[in-house]
Amino acid sequence: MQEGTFTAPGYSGETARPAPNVYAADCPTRLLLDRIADKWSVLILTTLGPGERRFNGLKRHIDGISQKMLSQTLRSLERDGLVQRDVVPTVPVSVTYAVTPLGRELLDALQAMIDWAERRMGTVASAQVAYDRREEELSLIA
Amino acid sequence: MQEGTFTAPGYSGETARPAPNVYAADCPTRLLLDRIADKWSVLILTTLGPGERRFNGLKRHIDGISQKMLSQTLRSLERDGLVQRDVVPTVPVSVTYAVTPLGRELLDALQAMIDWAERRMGTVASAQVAYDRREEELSLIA
DNA sequence: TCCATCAGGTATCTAATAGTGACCAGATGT
DNA sequence: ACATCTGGTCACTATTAGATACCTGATGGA
Repeated sequence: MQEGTFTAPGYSGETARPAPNVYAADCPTRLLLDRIADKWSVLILTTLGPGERRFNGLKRHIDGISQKMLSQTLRSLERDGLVQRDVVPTVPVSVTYAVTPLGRELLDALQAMIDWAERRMGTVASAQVAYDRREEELSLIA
Repeated sequence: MQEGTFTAPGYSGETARPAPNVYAADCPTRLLLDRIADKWSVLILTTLGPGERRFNGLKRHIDGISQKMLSQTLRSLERDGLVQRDVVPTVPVSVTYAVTPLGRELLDALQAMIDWAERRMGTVASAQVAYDRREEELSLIA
């Protein structure tokens, strides 16, 4: 990191790294996946799709999520500008979460994937069964 | 996608087990997410989109993936019927991977999400910066 | 008054998962 | 004879997810 030393792009002494491409770590798709490719983000977004909800409402609706993961994931969705958090000074205080316009856009973009899941997860499940049966046969031979 | 029975915070019938709903663990979307919501599955699928590739070709293309995760994720995609593995008896043996018709369908369904990422990840990045700045201000007050 | 309960979380600890580096087989080039 | 290519696996560590306990602060009941 030497300041003031202009390093021309043509410098060829130290190019052990493969040339970066669109699948390098700074590819937009990759950055998105790093954010939302966990099992909770999409579920939270879709739960908030029909309308705002409160913390414990989300927790009750998304079966199996822990408070920690809900809190953590909501914070990260809020940071990404996909979800808005509002503190309503009732007593006890209530906190509502809602998708932002940006989050709504993403939700729309995810819809095709969700539809595919509803149509095809049965096929995937069958493929798994078939694969496991083949595996078992092979292990019996060996 | 509006099955969100908005039971207002009724403090009455709160029995021990909440009634199961579409966000329960056997919801198709949830099952899909359990499979492909990791950072590598989608990258492998999109890399295979244009045409089949060999193991080390995939590894070189997807910057930062480890052999273990590539092997493991390919196996799981194959099990799901999304990717086909073919062993070609050259020497040394080469193994090619290609998307199946089912995988192609999923890839098409994911396209809207990928397009959104390319359009909007800049916005998301800005939102993050703004959020972090607000957080820092709050921490200075406290 | 004391206890329990609600909301919306954090703190801590452990279990599961991802990543790292070494190693393997079989054939080939040098 | 030895390093190198292919496509992996195995053992070990670092990171992450999940379970559990607890917190604040008001409210309502015995």
